[in-house]
Amino acid sequence: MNIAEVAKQSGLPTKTIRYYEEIGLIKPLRDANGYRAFRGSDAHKLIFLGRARSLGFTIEHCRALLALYEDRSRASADVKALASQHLAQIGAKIAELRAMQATLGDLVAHCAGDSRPDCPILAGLAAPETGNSLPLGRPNRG
Amino acid sequence: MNIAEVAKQSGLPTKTIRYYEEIGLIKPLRDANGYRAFRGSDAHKLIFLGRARSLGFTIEHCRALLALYEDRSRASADVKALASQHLAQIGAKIAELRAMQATLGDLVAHCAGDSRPDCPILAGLAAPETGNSLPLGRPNRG
DNA sequence: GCTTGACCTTCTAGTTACTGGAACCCCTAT
DNA sequence: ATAGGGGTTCCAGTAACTAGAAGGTCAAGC
Repeated sequence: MNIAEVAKQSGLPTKTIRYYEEIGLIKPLRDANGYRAFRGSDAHKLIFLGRARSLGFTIEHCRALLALYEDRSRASADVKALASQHLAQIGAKIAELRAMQATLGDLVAHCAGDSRPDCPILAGLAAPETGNSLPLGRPNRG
Repeated sequence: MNIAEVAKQSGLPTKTIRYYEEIGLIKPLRDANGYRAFRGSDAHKLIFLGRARSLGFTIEHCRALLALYEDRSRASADVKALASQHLAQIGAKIAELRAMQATLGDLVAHCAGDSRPDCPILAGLAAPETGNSLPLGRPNRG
């Protein structure tokens, strides 16, 4: 099947599929005219990748998951370890976002939002309230 | 003051401070020897930026916030609109992560995690349970 | 005067996971 | 012959830094 068909089956854009080939996640065959020729197994892998990505796994984790998926002699412990690690990262990210949400929500709640210049949001950014201090410095981007 | 000093005061790495100058967020003076010469106002701005970034505002939003911060005739409504918009994005991101957490948590909970190959996690990625289907396709990255 | 070491400078390239666009080839139908 | 709707490659750009190389500056010590 051609790229448009496998894109439809997997729900992934053709650009993404070409990219996945470029980084070695899939290896479709080629027709004589140079067109990619996808087998059913390629479509399956792309669906798998799409789901793993939608759960937030990085490409490298997806690569590892795919390898485990194809390894009939895998130990489920290896899969679980990977997934648990990612689950922990999701939890950490949620906690981080909730902290932002709480702080920013407070600031927004106290802002009149009218035509006057006085603004607790800007004031909070310039110097956060005592006892409710924001961590100074680089935002966490893990 | 030199860059090391303002880095200490603001909690930002020197690399980040140079980057912020490059993109026009701050405009420190220069000494005769070419060294950046930061004023107190530069340090204040960097602290402001660090806090805004730690609340997850994008650089462009930070630029807008800084402009509002410096505009004595601003309307707090403008600030509030920006912050509310960002707050909504945080909420959406949390919801997205919680959905991932729920799905992946389920899969992990049902995986034995032993030396056997059978793995509900891989099975779920290959074909999610009926009635609990993952959205196919591109992960949300908004 | 010379060296050492801690500063500072600029510049280039790499990171993640794509996405957009240009330039061009292939195939079928009219 | 041409128009269209596929397909191909390659280059550049995104966000917000970060790492590293090559080199200038300054104060202290010998």
